[in-house]
Amino acid sequence: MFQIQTPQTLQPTYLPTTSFHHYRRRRRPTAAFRLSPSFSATLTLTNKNPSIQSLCKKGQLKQAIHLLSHEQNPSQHTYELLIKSCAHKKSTQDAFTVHRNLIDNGFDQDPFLATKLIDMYYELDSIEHARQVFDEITQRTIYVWNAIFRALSLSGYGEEVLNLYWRMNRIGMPSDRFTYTYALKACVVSESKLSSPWRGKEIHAHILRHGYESHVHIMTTLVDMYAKFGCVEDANLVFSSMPVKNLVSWSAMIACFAKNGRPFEALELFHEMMVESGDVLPNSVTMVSVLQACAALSALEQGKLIHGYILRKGLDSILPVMSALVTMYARCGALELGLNVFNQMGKRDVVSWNSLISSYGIHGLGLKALEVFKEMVRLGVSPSPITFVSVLGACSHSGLVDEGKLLFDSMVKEHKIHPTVEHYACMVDLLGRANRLGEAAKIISDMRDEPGPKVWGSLLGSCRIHCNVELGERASRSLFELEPTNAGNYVLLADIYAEAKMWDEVKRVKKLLEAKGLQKVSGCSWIEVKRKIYSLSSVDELNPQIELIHALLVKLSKEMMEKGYVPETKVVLYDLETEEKERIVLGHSEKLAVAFGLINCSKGETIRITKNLRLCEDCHTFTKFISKFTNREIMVRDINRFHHFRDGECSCRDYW
DNA sequence: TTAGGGTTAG
Repeated sequence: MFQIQTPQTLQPTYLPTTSFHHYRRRRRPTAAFRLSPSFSATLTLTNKNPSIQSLCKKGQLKQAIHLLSHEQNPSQHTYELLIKSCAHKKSTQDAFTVHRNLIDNGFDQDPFLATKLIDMYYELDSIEHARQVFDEITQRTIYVWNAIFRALSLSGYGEEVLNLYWRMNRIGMPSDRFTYTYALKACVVSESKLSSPWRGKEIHAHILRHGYESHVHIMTTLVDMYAKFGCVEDANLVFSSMPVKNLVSWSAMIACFAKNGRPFEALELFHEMMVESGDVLPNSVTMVSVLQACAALSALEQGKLIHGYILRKGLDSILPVMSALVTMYARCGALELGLNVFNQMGKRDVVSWNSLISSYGIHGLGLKALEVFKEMVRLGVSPSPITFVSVLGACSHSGLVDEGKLLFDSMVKEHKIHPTVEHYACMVDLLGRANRLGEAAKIISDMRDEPGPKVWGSLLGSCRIHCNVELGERASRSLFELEPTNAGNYVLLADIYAEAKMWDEVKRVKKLLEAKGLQKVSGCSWIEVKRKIYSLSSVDELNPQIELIHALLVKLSKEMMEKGYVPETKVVLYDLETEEKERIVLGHSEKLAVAFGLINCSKGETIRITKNLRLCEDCHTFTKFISKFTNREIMVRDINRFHHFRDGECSCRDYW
C-alpha cells in the first residue's frame, strides 16, 4: 500500500495508515470526448497550462503547486515538469502533494509518469516510495523497469535489482541496452562482499546471446564490472574484443589495471591509447588512473611528465586530478612537491585534505598530519570516514597512541561518524604496534560488528612485530577461516613461530600452506633510473648487472660488519646455519635495489626504492648502515609507509 | 524518458 508521509512522519513510528488509494478516483473521461470540437481546442490550450509550466521552469515550485490545486485538468507534461522540480528542489513534501494530485486526476497508471516518479523518489532518497510506485503500476514498460533498476542499483540494492531482473526475464519482458548496464552495475553493488562475478558472467552471456557484443556502453560496463571484481583477464578479453572503443572504454581498462595492482600495464595501455587510438584524447578521468599507476610504481619522473601534460591541457582545475597529483608525489617520495600542488589549489574538498593527511602519514609525520586535520576542521570542512582512516593511520605510523584514541572518540562523539571495520583496524594497528596488544584485543572483543579480515590482520601484524604467539594464533585462526587463500597470513604466523624458535610449528604452517597450494609472495623491489623502472628480486636474476650487484653487497657487508653491523637472521624461516642465513638475507630484493641504486644513480641523488612487502628488520638495519657508510640518502617505500635513511638513522625511528 | 570510466585509506 502506498502511504502518505508528512515530514514529521518520516520516522517509522509515525507512519499514518492513510493510503493513496483513499484519494484515488476513477480516471475521468477526458473533456475532449465530452465536449464539442471547438471547446476541446480551447481546453487543450488550457491543459498545457503555461503558467504552471513556466513557474516550474523558473524554479518557483511552491507557486506552481498552488496553481495546481486550482487546475481542472493538468496534463501529463505539467506533471512531468512538477515532478522534475520536486526532485531538483529536493522537496519531499511537495513531491507527496504532486503525487497525490496526480493520483486524484487519474494518472496513477501512467507508465511515463511512473518512470518520472521513480526517478524523483530516488533523487529524494525515498527509495521505499520508488518501490511502491513500481509495485502499484500494472503496465510496466521497459522504461519503468529500467527506472526501478537504476534507482535500486544506485541506492545500493544490487541484490534486489538482480532478483527483479530474473523476474523480468521469467515473464518474458525483453531487456534493452539500458537494462543490461543497470544489471551489470547491480552485480558489483550486490556482490562486492563476495567478490565473485558469476552473476555478472550470466548477464554477460545474455548480452552476447542478444547481439550486443559491439555495443560500446554495455561492453564498457562489462569491462568495469570485471575490473571491480579484480578479474583483470576477463576485463581485458572484453576490452580487446571491442570493435569500437572510445575514451571511456580506454579509461575503464586503464583504471582496471591501475586499481588491480598492474600499474605497468596501466601505463602501457595509456601510451597505446595515445599512439594507436586515433583521435581519442585523455581527459581528467583518464589522468587520475594514470597518476594512480605512477604512484603505485613510484615513477616520479613519469609522474612529472604527466603533471606537465595536465597543465598543458588545462586539467589542473579539476579537484580529483589535483588530489591524485598530491598523492602521486607523496607516494613517489616527493612530499614537498605534493605539498606545492596542495598549496596551489584554488579550491579544496575533503578528498584534497585527505590526500595531504595521508601523505604526511605515510612519511611518518604524524604531528603534521594532525595539524592538517585540525586546520581542515577549523576551516569548516567536515571530515569524512576516510579522513579518520588517514589520520588514525598517521598516528599509528608515528606511535601517537593517545592522540589516536582521542581522535577515535571525537569521530564518534563530535563528528557523529559511525566507526567501520576500517576504523577498528586502524585502532587495533595503533595499539598493537605500540605493544598494547591487550588493549587491541579488547577493542576487537568489544566490537558490535563482525571484526573481519582487516581487523584480525592488523592484530596478527602487531603480534608479528612483538612476537606474541598466543594472540597471533588466535588472530590467525580467525583469518584462516575468513580468507583461507591469503598466503600472507600463514607467513606471518610462521614468522611468529620462527622468532620464538618453534621450528616444528613453522614446519606445520608451511605444510598447511603447501597443502592449500598457496605460495608466499616473493619479495620484489624496484627503482626508477632515468625514467625507466628496474625491478629486482632474489628469485630471478635477470638484471644484467646482477654479478656486480652481488659483489658490491658482499664487499659492503664485510666492511660494515667491521663497523658493527650484525646481520639479523631471525627473518629467515628455515632452521639453517647462521652463515647460510646471512647469505639469504644479503640477497633480499631491497638490498639488491640499494646496490643497483649505488651503481646507477648519480652522486648526491637520493636513491628511491619501492618494495612490495614490509621491510624486514635486517634490510632496515643494513640500509641505515649503508646510508652512513656511503653518505647517501636512501628512501624506501614499503607496503605501509616510507623510510628515509640518512646518516645511519631512519625517519621511522625503528618504529614501523 | 534512461547509459559507460575517476579523486582520498587499507
